[in-house]
Amino acid sequence: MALFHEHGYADVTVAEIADRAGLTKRTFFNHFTDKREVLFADAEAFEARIAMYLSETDEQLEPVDVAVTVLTRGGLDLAAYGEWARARRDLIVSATELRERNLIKMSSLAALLAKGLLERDVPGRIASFTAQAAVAVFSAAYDEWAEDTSADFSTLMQQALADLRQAIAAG
Amino acid sequence: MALFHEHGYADVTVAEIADRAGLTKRTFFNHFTDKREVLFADAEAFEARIAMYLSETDEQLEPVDVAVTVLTRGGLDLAAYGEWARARRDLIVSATELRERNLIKMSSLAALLAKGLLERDVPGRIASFTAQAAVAVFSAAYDEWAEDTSADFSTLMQQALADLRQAIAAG
DNA sequence: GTCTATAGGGCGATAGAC
DNA sequence: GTCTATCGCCCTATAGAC
Repeated sequence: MALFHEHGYADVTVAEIADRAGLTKRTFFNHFTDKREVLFADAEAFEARIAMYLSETDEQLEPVDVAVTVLTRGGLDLAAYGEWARARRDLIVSATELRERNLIKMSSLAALLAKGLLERDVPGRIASFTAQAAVAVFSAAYDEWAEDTSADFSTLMQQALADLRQAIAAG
Repeated sequence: MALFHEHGYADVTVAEIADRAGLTKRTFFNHFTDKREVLFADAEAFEARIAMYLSETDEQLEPVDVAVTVLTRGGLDLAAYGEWARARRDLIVSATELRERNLIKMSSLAALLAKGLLERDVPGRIASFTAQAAVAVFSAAYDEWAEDTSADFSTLMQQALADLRQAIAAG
């Protein structure tokens, strides 16, 4: 993060990152498939927590509410990292390669949620749309939180969901 | 497309593509910033057409209907390429790098739609959600069309929109 | 068109942990 | 003795500078 902040993502080589960590380039690629992946190292742990929240969430809830509740809890976890999470986000926005990688991580997150909803007998098509909508709400809320890290993430999620509903309400 | 189909995306080098086209590697990179971009060469023209449809669409329509109408027209254009469009889609799904690139193109498409809605005085947040929702509907419809290229794209769009609405309807 | 840097990976050697 | 992490060396392909 220090290197990227100082020189910009593109102008830092993998060799430099490895050096700073007291390791070699070869070892870097043992841990990360990609240069980009170093910024998404904890994505796996995040998804694991989401899967856990998914299994813990009330059986009776509507599909959207399940997805939104789960992502709200996940977002609160991230928000706990405070300034670090914010800095990481700014970095991702600054480089197209990283925004691209972030999008596929969000898509994988949506797939995970959709799978969870499927297991609750939500029809496939609905499960997929519900998950995607919840992830869009999550991203919007997270962006807002990044602008003002003192905001309550839970509130941002509910407002974003209300806005999404308004956006696609039938005329 | 022939090369990719035969050996798979990863096992075709830029030099081979250039060779097949009777050009050099250097020339390839004059036309495409990236190896992936060769499969999205017409994305710019597609966005230009979308922008045109956007300006042609009825002023009175609800924001969602504007976005969906515009993407329906765009989808019909793509569907006209028939088997080629289908083959391209299968290829994109087969390689993570390409799915990633496709996601950022969809995100750019959503940004374009959101901008068009903004100009119609739709509030920013709503414009963004509307655009993202319409693009999600488009992607779902396009996936379905790829499964059965004889289906009517317009109908698929309307069904997908109905499903999305059902997915996030308030309990 | 040429020349060069960097990403990324294959393979095998080595060193420490249990 | 096995398991795991690091490393060294070498190579190819992408991408960009001049």
